[in-house]
Amino acid sequence: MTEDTPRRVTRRRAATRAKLLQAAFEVFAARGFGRVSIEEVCEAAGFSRGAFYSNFATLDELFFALYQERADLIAAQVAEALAQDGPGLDVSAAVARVTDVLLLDVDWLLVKTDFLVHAARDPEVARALLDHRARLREAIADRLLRARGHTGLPAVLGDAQGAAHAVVAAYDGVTVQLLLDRDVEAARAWLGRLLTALLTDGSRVPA
Amino acid sequence: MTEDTPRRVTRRRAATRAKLLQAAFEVFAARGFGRVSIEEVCEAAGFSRGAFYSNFATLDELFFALYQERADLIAAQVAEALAQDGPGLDVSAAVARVTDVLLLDVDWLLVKTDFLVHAARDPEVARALLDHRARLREAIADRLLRARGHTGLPAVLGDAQGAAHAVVAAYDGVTVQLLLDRDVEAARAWLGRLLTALLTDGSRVPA
DNA sequence: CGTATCCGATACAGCGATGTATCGAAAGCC
DNA sequence: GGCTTTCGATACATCGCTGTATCGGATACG
Repeated sequence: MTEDTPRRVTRRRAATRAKLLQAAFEVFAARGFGRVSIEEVCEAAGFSRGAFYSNFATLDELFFALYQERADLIAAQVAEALAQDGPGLDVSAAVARVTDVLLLDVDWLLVKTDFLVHAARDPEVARALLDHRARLREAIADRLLRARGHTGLPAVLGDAQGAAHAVVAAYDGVTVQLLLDRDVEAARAWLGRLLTALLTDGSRVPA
Repeated sequence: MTEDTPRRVTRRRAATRAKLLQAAFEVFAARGFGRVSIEEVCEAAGFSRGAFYSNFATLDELFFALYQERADLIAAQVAEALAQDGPGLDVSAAVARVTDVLLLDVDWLLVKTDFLVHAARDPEVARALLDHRARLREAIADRLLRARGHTGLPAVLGDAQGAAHAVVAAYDGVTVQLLLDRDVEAARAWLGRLLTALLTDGSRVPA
């Protein structure tokens, strides 16, 4: 769909594209996608608008590329954090590591929420975001299945897929509060409590 | 802060202001705050820009007024739904009613999320939103305290305040998914399951 | 090292939105 | 009902951003 002519050269192009994406991330995080102009991104990247139009057709397209790039990166980090320990350990360790990855960068959360708002009004973009979320749930569900024997089995949420759904919902919910109060530590603590409440039997109180 | 001169007349003014707010709600829901111009709102309301500038100084100000109005309305509905039954009944009924109120109108969720994104970058607006959320949590916590004796006591989340915090997080988390898949029924079902999982002891499985 | 191709800077035309200043008309007040 | 005050429509000046077309310099390739 985007490959009409097989490009002959590349090198500068990749670098400027990367710089544009990086600059867009910064500007989007600081001012919000809705308030950012193409010129603003170009200026932050140290380029003129010619560079932009040579690499992207519209600001939406750049935003999409930016999200995809960063989201894939985060997904890889989460997968790594989930796979890090053996199949035997308790979920709490994995929860702690994943929490660290997911709530590390408030700027990313800002941009991600902008993207959510954007996707909510564009079915095609929404589909991409839903796919990404489905993959994330899949990874979580796999991890939960591996640990099911060793910890209190989830709850009334159904199977591992359902529990993964709940985990994502808790993450999203905590994110909202974090965006408002900017208290990363509190958010981490809350997410931890929510996840243990959701994933472990309510009767057992962790230290 | 907004009352510098004690206005002498009002009547038309109130009506046009209300029409502007209503039109803004529709346009914001359809296209997103970030993509809406003042002119667009005025056109949708059937007014010229003069009417707008006579009532608001900026689009941000209108957005703030719009949010405050609608949020107060929702808050009242939630409070009513919470107070509807006697102090004895199970939480599940109250949960169902509140869920109905909170997930009724997708357009409102769209606008509310736009407002979140907006507030996340403006400390003053963020404070207003945080205040509103705090009031909501308070109402929920009160209701939970009243029902505590009759249902399985919450969980590892701490006191009623903590449980209320968890309820709001679950609501926010479900909202995110709803904005993407637009499946209101699924969202209601999920919120119900999440809330029962969070608020009741995990050992008891509801029918 | 020469050449063909590509990339990004510059210039330009044009649009749409903003904010203000002014004016006619509606609404309150007596 | 006349008078005054207010409200919203109209007109205007302006600005910023967009998108395109063109051109010079950089880059790959033989």
